[in-house]
Amino acid sequence: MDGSWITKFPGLSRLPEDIRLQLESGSQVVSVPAGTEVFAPGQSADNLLLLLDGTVRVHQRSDTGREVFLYRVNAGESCVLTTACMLAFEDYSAVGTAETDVQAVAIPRATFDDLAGKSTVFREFIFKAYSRRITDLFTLIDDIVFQRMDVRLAARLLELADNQDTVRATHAVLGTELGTAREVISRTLSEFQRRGWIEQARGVVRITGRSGLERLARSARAEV
Amino acid sequence: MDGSWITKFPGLSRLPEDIRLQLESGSQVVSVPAGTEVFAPGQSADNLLLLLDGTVRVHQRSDTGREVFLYRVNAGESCVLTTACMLAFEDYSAVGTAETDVQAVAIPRATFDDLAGKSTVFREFIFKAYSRRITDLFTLIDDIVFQRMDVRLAARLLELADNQDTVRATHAVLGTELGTAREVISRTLSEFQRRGWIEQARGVVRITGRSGLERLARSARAEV
DNA sequence: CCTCGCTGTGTGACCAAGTCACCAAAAGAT
DNA sequence: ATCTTTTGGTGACTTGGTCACACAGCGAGG
Repeated sequence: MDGSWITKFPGLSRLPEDIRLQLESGSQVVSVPAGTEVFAPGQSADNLLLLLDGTVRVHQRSDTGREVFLYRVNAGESCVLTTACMLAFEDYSAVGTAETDVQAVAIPRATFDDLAGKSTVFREFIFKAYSRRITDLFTLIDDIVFQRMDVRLAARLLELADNQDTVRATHAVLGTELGTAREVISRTLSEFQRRGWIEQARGVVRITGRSGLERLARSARAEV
Repeated sequence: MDGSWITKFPGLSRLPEDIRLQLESGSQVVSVPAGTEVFAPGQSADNLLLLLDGTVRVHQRSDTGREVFLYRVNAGESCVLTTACMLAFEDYSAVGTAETDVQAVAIPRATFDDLAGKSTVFREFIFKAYSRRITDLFTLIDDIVFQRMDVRLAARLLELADNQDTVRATHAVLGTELGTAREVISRTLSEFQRRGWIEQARGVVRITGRSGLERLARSARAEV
């Protein structure tokens, strides 16, 4: 961690020198192995996490035992949920799971509150993180309510594809990502395969016809 | 506005005297007639609104022209969305419409930011409002994905009923409240009527068998 | 009073998607 | 090599959303 992790967060670059120092000394870089639950209902989070590396999957466990994927926190973003727990003492039903090995900055409650009082820039950073998440949730709701599954799946495949156009995920995983049943994923993928857009193997989807998927994924917006 | 509107907000009761005075003098009570759009995409909101009286319906206009109901802001709550717009300069796609005549306290940006810096209590109040909304959205998503329409409609009817067990809303309105089509509402209501739980008239639903609706509405949670 | 037109409601046909109950194939485990 | 677990495939069925259209209540104007 040469120099400062702060450079990874554009929103914090404008912090005055003294605040920046206080933030650095009052926080700690932590590593978390893949699969760990970073936060969960019942745990009062005492740290605000800013992700340096890796991804955290935020999902909600339903009463019925099933799960909805809510959003994904990437490097350079923060787990606002944790913030909310920290400041509001409210119980969230959301769970955060490290999808990969994760490096993050942990800002303890005291430091957080102190900085939130002192620095407008810091406050703005936090509020922006909040609004970002809220907007994400809005578009998620919009998608769930109005978007066809095939369109959503196409879009998600494109998002999840690595640089070799490969998605490593089982049908079941894709199902919970989109809040639908595995069977629906299986059928839709079969259809994609029939159209020559993808090839399938156990746990793997290879995109062979990117343009087709892209056209489908865009079709929703185009209708406007 | 005798005494102070601040008493309407429990979260603000612990404000120190000087901050409280500054909040009162630096803000303004405004009235808005029913039907006004309190905020909408594109309008940069310069005021944080705290509702004293009336309700504001927050919904999202989709690309496709349709609408999803997101949540309702009641007296004693705040339009956090506006806050987010204020602080994050992000464009929300959400719209807030006054459902009734509304009285609200408008806190201008400058006052807001000043107070957020000075007072921990005020900050906590704001963050709590945020988390409240986020949790609401979570349960909304959960409902949309996992809950049956009849259960959701039963619950909503009970919520919307006035003290004479009457809901004044057309099927179309109930449809957008629940993010579904009018036809689905019509069919479900027919079924409720058949079971003797409600009576219908143009634009009105009268609840005649509360217990039945309640049992249905609770059935979801009971399954756990 | 009648008619026009608007808004709200009812309905049937159809399609998309979620559920259930299985089965079969692939990968791991012993 | 066999057993077990995980993953994917399929058909039948239900729920919910879409479309097209019919019709009823009600106010405005002639």
